[in-house]
Amino acid sequence: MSSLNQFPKSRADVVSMLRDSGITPTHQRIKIGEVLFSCKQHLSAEQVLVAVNQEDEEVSKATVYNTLGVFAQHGLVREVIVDPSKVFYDSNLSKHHHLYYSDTGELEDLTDESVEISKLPELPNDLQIEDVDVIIRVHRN
Amino acid sequence: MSSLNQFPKSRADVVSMLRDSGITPTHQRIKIGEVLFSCKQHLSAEQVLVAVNQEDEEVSKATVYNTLGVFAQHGLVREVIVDPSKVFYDSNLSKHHHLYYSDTGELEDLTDESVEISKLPELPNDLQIEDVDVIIRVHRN
DNA sequence: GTGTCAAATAGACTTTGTCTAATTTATCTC
DNA sequence: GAGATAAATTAGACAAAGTCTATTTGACAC
Repeated sequence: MSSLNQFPKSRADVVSMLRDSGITPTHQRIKIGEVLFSCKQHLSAEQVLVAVNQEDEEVSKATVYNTLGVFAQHGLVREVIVDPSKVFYDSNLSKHHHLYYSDTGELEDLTDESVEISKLPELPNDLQIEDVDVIIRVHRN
Repeated sequence: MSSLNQFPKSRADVVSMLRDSGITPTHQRIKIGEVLFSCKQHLSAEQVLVAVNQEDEEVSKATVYNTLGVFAQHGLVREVIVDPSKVFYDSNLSKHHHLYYSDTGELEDLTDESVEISKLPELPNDLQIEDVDVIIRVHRN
């Protein structure tokens, strides 16, 4: 049984994920993967950078940005653009939507079942849909 | 008959809009309003800054950012957060959604009728919904 | 017109993210 | 395993969007 759909993922699972996606599993990418895939979460690049360098300085800023980009291109994380000041990287790959607290910048998942889109526009054939994002923006009273 | 729901708006209409919202109509705010409300469009702060200073340098960067924030707070424009590098200000106040071309950064409106959300989650009573954004992210083949 | 307080300003600053040129490392072949 | 090669990483300079501050300007009530 594969644990590739489980959280947290072991180091070996991260290596498998990367290989399966055709991504060379370097030390830095594995470390970043271990952080991201430890649980379903939303992390900014800055947060990943800090987490990855907790113990000892070992991954540069440029590599964190590059790696998050590579992971996103290969569908290992999803970029979530809700905060005007930074992008979040979401390790939850199941279909879902987002609840964003605009006063605090917190981001929460909404299950796919809690939102139902019953109609989408017809789009020209030359357009590829990448994502349909639903974001509920809220603030506390 | 008021032309407050029409585009483009006259200078006098912009002044009325501002007064109606309790916003002091200064030269700079009126100028910014004339640019924004000339038609239904999506402009970045940078684009507003350039447009407003076409003829003669008259509005500073700080004022453009402040003013767009004030307008957004009062519901005269809608902030659209789809592009990871900048926020768009949308002068189309009717209910609608967005189509975003992630390769070019273009943003298009989708009419409210073209998207139907048939179910939204129950949210705690202390949460105020500001907006429900639907963004279809596409790229050309 | 005068006084008061809000609004505008220049420009320094911050933060997020990108770029470049040089170095290191993963992997492939032998 | 050793050497070759292409890919990945790096430090640090850079860029762009947006914020902040201290000062000046201007709207408007009287």
